[in-house]
Amino acid sequence: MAKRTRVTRPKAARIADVAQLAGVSVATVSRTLARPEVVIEETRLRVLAAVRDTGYMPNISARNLRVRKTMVVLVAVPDIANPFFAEVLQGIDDTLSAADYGLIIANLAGSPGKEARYVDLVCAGQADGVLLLCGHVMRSPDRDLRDARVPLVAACEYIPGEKFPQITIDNVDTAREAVGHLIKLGHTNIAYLSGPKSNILEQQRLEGYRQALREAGIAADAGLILRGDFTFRAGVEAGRALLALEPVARPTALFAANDEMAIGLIKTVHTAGLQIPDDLSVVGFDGIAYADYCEPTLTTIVQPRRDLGATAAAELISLMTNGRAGPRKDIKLPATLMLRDSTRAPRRSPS
Amino acid sequence: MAKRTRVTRPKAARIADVAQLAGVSVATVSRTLARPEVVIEETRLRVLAAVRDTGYMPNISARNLRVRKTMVVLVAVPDIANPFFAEVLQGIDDTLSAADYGLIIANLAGSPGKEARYVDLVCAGQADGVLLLCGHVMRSPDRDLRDARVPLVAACEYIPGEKFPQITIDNVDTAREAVGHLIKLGHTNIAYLSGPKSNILEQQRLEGYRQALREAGIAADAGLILRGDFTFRAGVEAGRALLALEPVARPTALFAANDEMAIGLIKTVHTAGLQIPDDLSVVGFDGIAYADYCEPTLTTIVQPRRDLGATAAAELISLMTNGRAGPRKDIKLPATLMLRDSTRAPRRSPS
DNA sequence: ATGCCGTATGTAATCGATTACATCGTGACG
DNA sequence: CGTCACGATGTAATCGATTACATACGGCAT
Repeated sequence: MAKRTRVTRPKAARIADVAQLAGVSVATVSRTLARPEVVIEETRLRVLAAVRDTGYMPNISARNLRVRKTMVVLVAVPDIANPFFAEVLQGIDDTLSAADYGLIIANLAGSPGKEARYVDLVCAGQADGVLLLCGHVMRSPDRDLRDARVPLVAACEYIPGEKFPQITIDNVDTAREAVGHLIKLGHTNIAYLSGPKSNILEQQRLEGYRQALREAGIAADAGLILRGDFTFRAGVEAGRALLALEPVARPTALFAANDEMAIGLIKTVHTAGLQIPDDLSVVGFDGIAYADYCEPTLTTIVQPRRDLGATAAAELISLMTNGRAGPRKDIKLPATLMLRDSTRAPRRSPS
Repeated sequence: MAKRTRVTRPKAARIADVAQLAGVSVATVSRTLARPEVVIEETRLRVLAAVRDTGYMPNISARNLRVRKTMVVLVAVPDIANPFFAEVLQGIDDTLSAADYGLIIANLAGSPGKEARYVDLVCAGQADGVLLLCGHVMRSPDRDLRDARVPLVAACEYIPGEKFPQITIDNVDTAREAVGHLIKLGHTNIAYLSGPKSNILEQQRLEGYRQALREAGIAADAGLILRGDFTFRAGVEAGRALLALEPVARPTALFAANDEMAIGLIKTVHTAGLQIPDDLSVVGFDGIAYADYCEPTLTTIVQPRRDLGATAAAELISLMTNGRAGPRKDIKLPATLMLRDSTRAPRRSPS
């Protein structure tokens, strides 16, 4: 005599179950949930009660199939463990979830096969748009993100020759400012610790370094360019290289293409007895949280990380909703030089 | 005279398009892709050619709807910007993608409304399983993750009173080992820098601290317990508190409930002139990369971060495929004490 | 009284794939 | 020679929601 329909319910409730319980059609249930104002109060209350009683949740796959949208965007990140990207992601996440979009994070670090899987995912209609933080348009063996017919937006790393919007900072200009700061302090013997040659950010920051020297009438010295790859370890190696030089031959200042290398370098030369900033001034790039934690604190270019993410996300949302959006495609955000304890005028007078 | 069917194709190809082009039925196309061995070679080649020509990719929403699976798992992370979790995520990602599962990262940091949205997502059938790194079972206003009828697995933070598998380290035991190391060095005046009171990890590490003291016959002194909250800033505050004490009243060693606080504290007291480890030995907990970058390098408990993630992911996969899995539910992974430069025997003889 | 309009709701087509079941040959075996 | 089995493929039901269109009803104007 038990009410068997209620007692045994192994599976999740469907819209038809709600409709039956409320004594209305499925269309009415759907409308009640999507546009409550079009059903009269009495029905609405009956439906909502039935929704509560059944614990109904619309099946998202079914909805996506029908409306041909997913309300999801994919974000391609070179390495999620990199604190810089973690903060950009925060900005993206905030903006996207405020607009009721979900977020799939494609962490490209690790096995290279991942990239292809994510491309296929998007091509299979599992995302309405893609945010590229990774400096290139992703591809799978026989497909390309552009085949996916969804809007793309790039941020952080500029991708030359593409027609979608790109949200970046002006790396050339900002690097020039960083090196200009060292020059204003009186340094003329300024080294550069580079990123990987093929990386666009590296190329731009190097260009900024060169421009600053040129403007100050300082001759570029290829021997002052140390090769790195953006990792802490590369900073350590570069530090060792500096220590191996005769003290008089050492530069009095160094501009690192990112903070992690700067910190690795500082740590190494500091342990070996060099004083920072007295013996060597160091400027970094990025403004990661650790730049303010280390000893001494690091003078660096602070990128507007959250803002980069938020702006890129906003741009993508506008593309996804308006089809084609406004006229301006490339947006440059301001980055600022943050003066801290790792820079000072050179101790020995130059030359 | 142009072949209009090929020239104008604004939308993505559907399985019916492939079938038509190959001159077979949709069933055959589906079978060719899912179980190639059941169709004869000739048809298979025709179908595969048609797939290539059309650029066909199966629509995943449609498939998910039909097979009632998504091949996606949701991972709830307290804060993605925390490097500890970033590495756990790597382990999860590797294991999951090797098994062809996708991954949605639910970053709980930021607006509290997010948690609810993710719960609804799972209840709406958008994930086949959930990995909880966040120390609690997530809820939305009128739902709970347990209502979602998908397997759950917890990792990193133990959730008491739950029946799903939990992959953690033995925090009590490991904290005891860390403090035991200080005791073996000869310290008797050992402070503890805590996490937030309500956090389970904090409670367990505090318990380990107490056990170590008790076993060594050292009386616990409530004045030696400094309140923190796992942030760098809390470490700085605690450092200031130590500096405010009379030098003779200061502890000779300190155990911090995590690395970030330990590093904040070291930085503060070091800048004020205290020598680490000579004036104060410090042990941290977690083993984040920065523990090896800072000055001095930090003696700490290294958690098997990747392994925690990989093991939890493997357990979840087994639950998702076998329904109920093996008998063992709670797995403890070994964490190891990494000796570095922040600990040493006390300078002044104890007592 | 008739016809028309607007409002609330119901009916059924639709999204695109998977798959149970039906069909059609073909070869083997009694 | 008939039937049976099996292998390859086709037909159509199905997953669960959204929504265009149909219907029914009440009120209002003529």
